[in-house]
Amino acid sequence: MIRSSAAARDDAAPGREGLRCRRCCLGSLCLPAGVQPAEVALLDGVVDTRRELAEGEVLVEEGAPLRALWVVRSGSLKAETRWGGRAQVVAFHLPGELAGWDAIAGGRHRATIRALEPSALCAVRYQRLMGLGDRIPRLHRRLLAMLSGAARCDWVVSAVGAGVQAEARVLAFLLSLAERLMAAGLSVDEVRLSMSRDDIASYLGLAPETVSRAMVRVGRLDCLEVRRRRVRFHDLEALRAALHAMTASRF
Amino acid sequence: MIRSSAAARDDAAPGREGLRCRRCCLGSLCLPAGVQPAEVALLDGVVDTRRELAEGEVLVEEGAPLRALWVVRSGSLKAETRWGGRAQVVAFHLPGELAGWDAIAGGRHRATIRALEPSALCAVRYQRLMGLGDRIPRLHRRLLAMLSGAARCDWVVSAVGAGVQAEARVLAFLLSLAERLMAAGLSVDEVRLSMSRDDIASYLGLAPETVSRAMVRVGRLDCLEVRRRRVRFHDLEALRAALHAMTASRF
DNA sequence: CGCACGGTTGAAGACTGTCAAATCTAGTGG
DNA sequence: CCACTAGATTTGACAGTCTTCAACCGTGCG
Repeated sequence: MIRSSAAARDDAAPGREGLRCRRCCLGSLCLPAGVQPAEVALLDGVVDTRRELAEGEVLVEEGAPLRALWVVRSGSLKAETRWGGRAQVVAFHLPGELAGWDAIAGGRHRATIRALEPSALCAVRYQRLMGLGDRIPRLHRRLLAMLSGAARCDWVVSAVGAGVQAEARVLAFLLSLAERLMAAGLSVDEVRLSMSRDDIASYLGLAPETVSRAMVRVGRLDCLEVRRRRVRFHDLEALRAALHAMTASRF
Repeated sequence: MIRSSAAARDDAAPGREGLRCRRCCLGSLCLPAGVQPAEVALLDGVVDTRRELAEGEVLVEEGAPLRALWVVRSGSLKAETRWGGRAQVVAFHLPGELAGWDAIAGGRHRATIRALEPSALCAVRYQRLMGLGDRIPRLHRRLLAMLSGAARCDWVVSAVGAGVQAEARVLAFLLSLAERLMAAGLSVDEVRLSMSRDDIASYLGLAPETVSRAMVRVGRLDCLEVRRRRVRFHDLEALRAALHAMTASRF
């Protein structure tokens, strides 16, 4: 997602014998949060920290049975479902976020998850995680919280969907992106979007050309700079205000 | 939601001393699913089955601290967030569905939940539920599944958002509604929409007039009948096919 | 029976989608 | 190291859909 900040994540990269949860810098964002240190060690038993994907590589196919959940350690993913003949992007997964949770309800994945760039993730074996959770209730609680958070972030986009201009949707998307990156402890000074205009368009329900135009117009704001896939966030608060003003005007 | 079918749910109505989980017909859809019968009795201790709302009554205000989750026993609710000055509907809650889960992540509700019609629900005290879940791990698991399912159903609408006509979105909305009602064991022969055109418009990101027009056009299909707030689903399979054809044509 | 609200219908204008072509970038190979 | 190529992004023009603003119904309620 971010070049410069990728370096800042290096301590999360797997060592030659795999990364241990307790030493992972994602700790407070991930499953271990709120779990006793002694218990975190047990997590290592259910987590495979060495899963890496190349750009475009498929993590899991739609319809596949639920075997694992994943936490993005670095990089980014997209989840898409097939509707008719066309693929529809339903979610992006950024560092620190949970992927694959849509399968918990029905036992099968409802979307194909694919890497948008070279990515590293932790695979959490579902059955074992549940088993461990039965013994460490806080783990279940933590998973619930992560799920709630992941699902809620989908509302952010839809919350700006009401007949509002494409510009507002794109702005909301960028803002959400920035906030999620910051939540992961990453810098947003110089962001390189890992998703194509097509992906964004699909996700937002717009035509790629419209996204492109909106990006250009939005980039004219003082608090934001957009040049192709490079985005610089200068002032998030001003950005929020701009979005707020955009949607509020429609009364 | 449905007049005729409301009667079918009557056994779920609270008796004079409150309904017990083990005798509730929602059982297999609700928290007790997969939980041992003996343990279900414990659920009664954390559930207040007598919560009833009048039409328009607010269940919980945006920003309120998380104290309980709710399961819709009968009736229906809408969840809306304020964006600028305008309210934006982010979800509808139908019988058998979980409401309020958006607060699990941050400890505060992210949407105001309001009854669309006279409704009955079960309030599940969150702290106590967690405590009980710690002793009955399957309860936590069940909650995870419900959460996953609830969140995923939001994808259904967004999955048809990509530049597709308003007609397709409305159709997807109606279909999703029908499927969820059937999942709750309700009949969809004669449905009375509890939400206004404005609510639907807000939810789908369209203008109310556009929703109205789309409803009329969609009602011309053989498999569906729409007259104001009354909807008759004649053939769900044909409906699915119609939607499929509508979205697939746009390739 | 009349009122009030929600829903439907109509017309005009704005915005977005579509198709097509020009540009730019990044990656490749010389 | 530089030129080149393939793919992605941007730009332009036009048609179509959606939004907006109004007016009109029709139902449900007082």
